[in-house]
Amino acid sequence: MTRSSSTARERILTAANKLFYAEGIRAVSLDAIAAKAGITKKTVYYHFKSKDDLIEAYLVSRDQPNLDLFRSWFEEADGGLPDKVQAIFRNLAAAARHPKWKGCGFLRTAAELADMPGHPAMKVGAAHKKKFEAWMAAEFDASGVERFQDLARHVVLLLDGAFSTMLVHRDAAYAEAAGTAAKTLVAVAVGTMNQRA
Amino acid sequence: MTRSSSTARERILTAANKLFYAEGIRAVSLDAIAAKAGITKKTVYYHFKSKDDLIEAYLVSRDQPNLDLFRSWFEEADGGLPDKVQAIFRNLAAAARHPKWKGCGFLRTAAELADMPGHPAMKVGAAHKKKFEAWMAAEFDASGVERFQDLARHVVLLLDGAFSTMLVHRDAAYAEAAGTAAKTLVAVAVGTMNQRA
DNA sequence: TGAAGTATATTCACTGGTGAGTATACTTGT
DNA sequence: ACAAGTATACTCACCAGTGAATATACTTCA
Repeated sequence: MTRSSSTARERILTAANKLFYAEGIRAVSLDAIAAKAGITKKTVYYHFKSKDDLIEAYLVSRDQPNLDLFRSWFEEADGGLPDKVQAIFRNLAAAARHPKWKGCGFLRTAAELADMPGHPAMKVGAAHKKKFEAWMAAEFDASGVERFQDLARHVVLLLDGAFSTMLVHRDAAYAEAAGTAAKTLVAVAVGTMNQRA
Repeated sequence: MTRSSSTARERILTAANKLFYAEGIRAVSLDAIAAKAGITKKTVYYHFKSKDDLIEAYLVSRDQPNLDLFRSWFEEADGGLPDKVQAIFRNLAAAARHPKWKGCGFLRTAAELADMPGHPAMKVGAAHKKKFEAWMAAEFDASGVERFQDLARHVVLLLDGAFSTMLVHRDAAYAEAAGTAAKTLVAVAVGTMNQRA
């Protein structure tokens, strides 16, 4: 594996990331990706066996970075558990205000490939979302929340709801609202309910 | 407007509905829609000025029926406000168990057209979601809920979260979980909180 | 050490097929 | 006869994927 080989692969993946995220999976051709990467389409086919394969690699490449981002938002927040959960949504709202923000790449890919439930990219997307849910559950468990799994799922639902509604309305206020709902649910679960939510 | 004309238009719309919903917007060609409708593509172009126009008409045709369905799920449910809200989610979970279920057509279209925020279909989708939210808010207001608009938004977030997560995981349990979260939030807002959620 | 062989990486030019959209002509009811 | 509606047959652009050839670098053994 020479250095120039891995560089080309990375350039393809970088181009695929930008284009797939910005314009959608089926809207982007491998010609466009090759052009953006500054190579030929045949080279793309040398490194990836098909477009489907590249779609999968695109999501794989986003898995850990996305998870790390959520984790950092949570960990760097001040306050108790409800506040730290709310911080995830506040940061998401901020991210969504950037003009290039186009929702969650995993969710959008799932929406496009809804007719191919067995597609490898769908499995990567599902696994990614499960990891987020498992991480949330672990945090709640560590904080002694009784029904930590139920609570984690509720947070996940609000988060993906925020992604979806913000894509439809282009309004970050939905993520803020999801944050207050999540905060309320966490507070109820923790047993420190107060109506300030 | 002769009868045969409106019949052809309806057949096109029916075909577009099925194909766009089943396979996605960009994945379906007007050739495929014309074939399914049993007419030629030129006839499609006689009734709709472009594919974008047909996409818009597709969503317009789903607007009222979808709203009516949610409304009926809510109205036909027994129990108090929290239970009636939960009933929406229970019914959604049931619908999602059908093999041909592919999520929310509005959300999936928004995901596909995320790079075209000004697309007419996006406006139809946004208006549809706003109508749902407004209806929920009106119901909560009528029941004397104090922060009825916040609560409606929270329910919307959970509903769209349920749509999204079920598309990713193909698991109706997410809608059930969203239902219990919604029930909890409604119960908190109504002030009749009990921890059985 | 250096020539011959092999694996890796890349290009150009192409194919078979499909996409949105159209020019033109036919049909049918009034 | 004429206007609305439909069909045939087409254009031009694009798309996923490929064939053949080439360049580069890494062995291997005389």
